[in-house]
Amino acid sequence: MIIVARKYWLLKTEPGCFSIDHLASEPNGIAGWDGVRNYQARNMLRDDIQAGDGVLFYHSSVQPAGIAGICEVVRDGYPDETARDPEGEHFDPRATAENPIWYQVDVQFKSKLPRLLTLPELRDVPGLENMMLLQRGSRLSVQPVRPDEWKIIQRLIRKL
DNA sequence: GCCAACGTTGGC
DNA sequence: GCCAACGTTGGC
Repeated sequence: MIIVARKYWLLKTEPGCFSIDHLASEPNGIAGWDGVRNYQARNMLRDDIQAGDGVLFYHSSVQPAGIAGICEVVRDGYPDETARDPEGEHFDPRATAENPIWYQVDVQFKSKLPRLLTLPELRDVPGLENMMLLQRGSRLSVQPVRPDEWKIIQRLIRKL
C-alpha cells in the first residue's frame, strides 16, 4: 500500500529574476525550479519534494518581501541542466551527466494572491512563531512548511 | 548601502 | 578536521 503524505514547502525567488507572474505566463503555468546552488536546498529538491506537494511562492529581496502566490510541485527532483551550460549564469564546471550535483523540480502555477502577504504581517500571526522563514538568519531558498503553518496561511489568504 | 547570519573554501 | 578568510543572502 502506498501512502502519499502531501508535504508543503516555501520556495524563495527574487521577483526581478523570476516572479509569480513569470510562472503564471509559462505554458500550462509550469516552470523548472532551477539554479539552486545550496547543498541543503539541493538535498530537499533531490530527495524530499514530490509531485503533489504544495508550495508557497515567496518574493525575497523586495520591499516588502512576502508570499506572492501558490503553486504545486508537478515533477520530482531531477538533474538541473543549467549547471552544465557554460553560457548560463548557473554554470558549475564540476557537474557532469554522471554526477549532476544540482537538482531541480518543476512547479505549476495555482494562484496569485490579491496582494503580497508580507513578512511583517506573517511575524504577527499567532501559530507561525516557529516558521523557518521567520527565524533569525534564515536564508534557505527551499524550506519545509509544517501542515499547521500551511493551514494558517491558507486561512490568511482567504481573508486577503 | 549596511550588516548579521550563514555557507564555502583552502591552508595548515 | 580546524578555523580564518571570504562570499552570499536578504531584511532593513
